Amino acid sequence: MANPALSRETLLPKLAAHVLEHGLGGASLRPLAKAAGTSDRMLIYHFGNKEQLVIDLLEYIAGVYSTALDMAIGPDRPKTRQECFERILEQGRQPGMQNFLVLWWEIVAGAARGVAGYREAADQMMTKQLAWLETQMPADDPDPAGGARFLMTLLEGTLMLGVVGHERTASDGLVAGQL
Amino acid sequence: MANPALSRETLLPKLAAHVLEHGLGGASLRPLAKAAGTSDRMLIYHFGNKEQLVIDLLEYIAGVYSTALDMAIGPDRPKTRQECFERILEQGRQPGMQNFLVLWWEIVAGAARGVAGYREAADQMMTKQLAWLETQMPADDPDPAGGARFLMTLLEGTLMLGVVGHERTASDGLVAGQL
DNA sequence: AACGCAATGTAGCAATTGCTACAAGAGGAA
DNA sequence: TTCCTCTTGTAGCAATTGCTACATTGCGTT
Repeated sequence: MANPALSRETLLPKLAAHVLEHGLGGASLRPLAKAAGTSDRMLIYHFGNKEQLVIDLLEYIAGVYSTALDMAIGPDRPKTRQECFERILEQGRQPGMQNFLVLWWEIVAGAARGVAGYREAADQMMTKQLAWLETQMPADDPDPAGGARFLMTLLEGTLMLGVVGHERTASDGLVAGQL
Repeated sequence: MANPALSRETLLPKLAAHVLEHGLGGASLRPLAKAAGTSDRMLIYHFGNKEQLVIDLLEYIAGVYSTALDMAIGPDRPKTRQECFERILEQGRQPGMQNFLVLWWEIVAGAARGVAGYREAADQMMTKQLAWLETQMPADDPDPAGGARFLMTLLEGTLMLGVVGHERTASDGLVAGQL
């Protein structure tokens, strides 16, 4: 091969970076190609068509998210469910996490509308996050599996409310719900 | 005026219907115009530009949602928070509600990305839903305001998990959380 | 009747979209 | 060498995008 430096595998990280920065729905071939240092012509060549490119890209991003979680195992366990919950929220506020969260809602929207690949990627990310959360539950939790699911539900609701400017609604609710 | 049958006010319901069916992000002027029985030329004439059209449309949709909630006051109050929660979930499963939910995630995604008008509309809808939920809390609830916020958070998390195929995660979590 | 203005149709434009046809270089296989 | 396949560049095409210029209609005012 002439230039193996530009295969799918080398392209995907750069494409992902561009998508994290500028969004997934509005991404078109030429800007994507420019960000990856190639041409639209080559993107089609490597991925077949744009739909497949998006599918592969989502799968790749889900994989990145997965390995990121693998490396994010905290050294110490939280004492309570509440502390666990707050730690994860705090983690979501990290600067590197913001782009990811914004993209996340785009993935959810695509999944809701049934766009190819979106639901699979979202499912994979949620499954992974759930498994990760189970490992992060308090050591003496009576029901880590169920508790993790409960926290997940609260967590996603809290994130959504935060996005639309209702972080207070969520935090006030948590107090009233005696999490 | 020559034809007052096609003003902003008469246009908006038809535009909203089209957007509920086909989505908001991918909506372009000509299909929108066709659905509303007019031309792209006239949409620009009435709304100035597309961005303003979307802003007005979101505001209108938020208003529709608001009045829909006003008319959805159940005759009897639920006995428990859990029953209240399940009723609302059930309501979200109504066929007419599905299109709305799909659009909702698009609005959330737009709000997260900072697109003009999205956050305002989402904020308005959440505020309204919260107020409505307060009126639907059990009559003997010790803290209706806080409880409503707690239920809202759980509700939105449950909806999101449902969208990505994790409805079981949410329902199992609710059991473990002794809602 | 003359005028003015709101409302609308017709054409079109420059940019962007995903994608393709064609050709060419480059490296390995025969 | 000759061929063949992988990879890439150059041009371009038909469709769609938001938007505009220009002309016309029709109604109310004067």
